[in-house]
Amino acid sequence: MALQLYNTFSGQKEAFQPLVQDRVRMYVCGPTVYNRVHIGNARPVVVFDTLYRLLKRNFSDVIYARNITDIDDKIMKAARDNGEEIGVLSARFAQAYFEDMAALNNLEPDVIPYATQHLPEMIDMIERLLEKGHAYAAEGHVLFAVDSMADYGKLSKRSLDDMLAGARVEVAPYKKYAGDFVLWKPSKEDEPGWDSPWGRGRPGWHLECSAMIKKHLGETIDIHGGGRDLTFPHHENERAQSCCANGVDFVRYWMHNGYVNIEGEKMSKSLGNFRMVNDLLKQYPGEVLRFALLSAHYRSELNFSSDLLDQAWRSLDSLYGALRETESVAAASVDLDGSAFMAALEDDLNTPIAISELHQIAKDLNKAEAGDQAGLRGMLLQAGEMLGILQQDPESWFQQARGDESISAEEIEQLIAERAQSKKDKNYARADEIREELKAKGVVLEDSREGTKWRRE
RNA sequence: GGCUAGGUGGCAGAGUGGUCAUGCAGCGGACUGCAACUCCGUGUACGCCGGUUCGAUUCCGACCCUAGCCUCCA
Repeated sequence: MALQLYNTFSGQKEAFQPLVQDRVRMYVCGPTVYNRVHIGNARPVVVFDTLYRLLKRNFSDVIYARNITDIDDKIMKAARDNGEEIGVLSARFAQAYFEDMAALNNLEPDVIPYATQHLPEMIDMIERLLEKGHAYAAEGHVLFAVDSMADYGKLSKRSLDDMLAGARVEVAPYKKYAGDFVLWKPSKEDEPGWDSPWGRGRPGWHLECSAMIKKHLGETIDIHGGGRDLTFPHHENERAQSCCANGVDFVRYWMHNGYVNIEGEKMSKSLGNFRMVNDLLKQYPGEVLRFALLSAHYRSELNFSSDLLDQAWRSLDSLYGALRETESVAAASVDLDGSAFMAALEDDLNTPIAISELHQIAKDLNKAEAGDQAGLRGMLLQAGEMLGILQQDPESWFQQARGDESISAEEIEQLIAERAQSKKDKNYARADEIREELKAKGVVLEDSREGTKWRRE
């Protein structure tokens, strides 16, 4: 089956057809680096990383760009509060972001553009918008005139009238129309700024993505992704800027992931109910976090809880269990084409179905005759790789620390040796005592003909 | 107030006009010195009320509820 993607713009699933055959250009909105990121910020990264893996498999020329917003009022504020240079602060949090995302097994995008490195491109775009009558300068600001664009609001499905009706914000005096948004704003002496035809200032938030997309991916790209909350105003405004400046279609497929919720409420920095990726990583392997994020369809909301993470962990245990049992078997290379697993992924990235197929493969592998193991093992590993999971050595997966480390691997091995001797001596009382002792410390023993294996739980 | 999603078994979470999601947990059994793993079996689930239909969780309408956007936000 060909790849189907849900397009926010049309409101339905569509067969994915890149603008140029075999060539895909994808852009995903990255973080504003003024803080550590929370698990909600990680969701689009994991979702679009999975899509990236799928695209790379199906198309020969794929370029994926994800930006870093390193100039923004929130960054300025954080720097001021810390008494830190803006550039130092943003570089620090950008680095932290890369580390967190790598811990979740995300591949690196092909291009990571920084806003501050694209000022000429942004200024150029503003000039084009002014020339074409889509923008106007007023009191040191440059604003985009939304009523100069016939189908403004089409992406987020709202009309100018609706927006005015619901407007809750005071309208700045220099705006001709309440919905107009800032392309350029003046900077005070002590604020960072760049020289421009409109005086020293800095760009509006939406502009950077438009400018960077044009520079790195072209005027028309195939996929633009991000969280649902970016649909309006961010993506609507990006679209307005790019379409009006370039005069061509901007994005062919708009994709938006649902929120990560806590207790049924959106997790967000402003609500203060977020869970930092960095903190979660102290308690859970990155792979568990990734699996949890993929356990729901990307467009649905995902309720985040310790229960969810425990279930994700156990599910991974069962998949890794099948791999551990067949560790001596060399995985055969198999073709995933036409598999139910691929069909699920190609159906608008239906990862819950894909995961259920993973369980089916693992189940088959557990039951397989020796001759069938290589193929099934290969299938499980390759399918896992598409989702960015199951690539660790199974033995180390089971032996990794879970929460607080209480007993070392050496001590465990020592007790297992003692238990083996006790069993040989038919001293089952001592053998069971050791089992209990280890269990109390979170270590489970599994006997088999080949000897005793252990895992932490 | 305007607009948009959504309400599925203990939990998570797909999907469908008419025998099955799947996983986790639970229960019974096989296996095991005991366990664990694994395997087999096991659940009157689809917000409420009407309508269409031979038949609706799935289609239509009303209602209730929840979340989100309209302001920085993945």
